[in-house]
Amino acid sequence: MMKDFECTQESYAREVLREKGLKSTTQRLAVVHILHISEKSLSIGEIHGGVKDMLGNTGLATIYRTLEMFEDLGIVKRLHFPDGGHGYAFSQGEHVHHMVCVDCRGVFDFSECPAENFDYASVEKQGFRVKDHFIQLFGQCGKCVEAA
Amino acid sequence: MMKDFECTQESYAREVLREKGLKSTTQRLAVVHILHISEKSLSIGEIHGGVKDMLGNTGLATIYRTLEMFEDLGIVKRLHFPDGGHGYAFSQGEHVHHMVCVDCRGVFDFSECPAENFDYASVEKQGFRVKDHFIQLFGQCGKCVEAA
DNA sequence: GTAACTGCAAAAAATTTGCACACTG
DNA sequence: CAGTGTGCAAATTTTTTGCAGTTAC
Repeated sequence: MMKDFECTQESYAREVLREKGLKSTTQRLAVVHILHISEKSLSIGEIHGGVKDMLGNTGLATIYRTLEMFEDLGIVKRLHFPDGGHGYAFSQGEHVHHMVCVDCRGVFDFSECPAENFDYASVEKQGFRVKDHFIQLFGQCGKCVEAA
Repeated sequence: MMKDFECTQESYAREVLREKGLKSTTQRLAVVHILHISEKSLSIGEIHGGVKDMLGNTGLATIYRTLEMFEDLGIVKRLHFPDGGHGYAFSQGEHVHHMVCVDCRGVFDFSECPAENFDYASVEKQGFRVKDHFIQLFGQCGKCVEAA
């Protein structure tokens, strides 16, 4: 039984999965759904909890396997927090970076990439060939600024 | 017995520790030394191994405690790899970002910050107050490009 | 149908903690 | 010497794995 949670994010995920010959299982779509309705990045445990609320028993291992796969597929992005923890956020493949609120772990996208106009020539002079970059802004979101 | 490994990095660490009223123990200085002489970022296990080679028995817990503290003090930086792992590199407090070779995990600094000229106005319009950022470039270093 | 997935429970890896002893300042 | 820091071993947490049974396509 494969539920359909209807929404852009979910059809996007279905699409990516189909293209790769992977199955759109209930569990996988539920993970997308949980991340999609969340304003903030979620830990593995939170995702697991959310999926269990939706589907009943679900193995934690499935969540791990799903997230790893989604990260490879560009469906989710893993975020790192200053305290060493990490979380996941839905990320529709496009080149998007994230601002993370260090108080509530809320996630906000920004599409202008600070590295876009960066002159890689200086670093490539050392022979280094840049292939990708990871950028994440930290700060406080509007709500948390007010609450402080 | 507190050994002295003489070098800029080590005296820098001593200095930071003294300022905070923390002790410059042999183990802490050894961690600095190991990271300093390494061309690449090191995992906790590698650092532990290196320190044990220098000093004999050393508890893994000490390494964890030291690295956490060093990260707070800005003496080391934790780096994240695409495969989900992470490592540590010496980082002398200044605003420096790192390029990481995905093959050998080598670390190269670059001081020009791509975010320097970034217009935060656009994101701050949403009420977000940017406090810090994490930037890391991925790619291949000269050696690994040749080896490929 | 059948290959890809899942749940479960167990195993392995990573990190933290408590406490008696040791070392720095 | 006083209090910070360490080693050790145990506890906890996090992540991975194997496999019999399901499910999407």
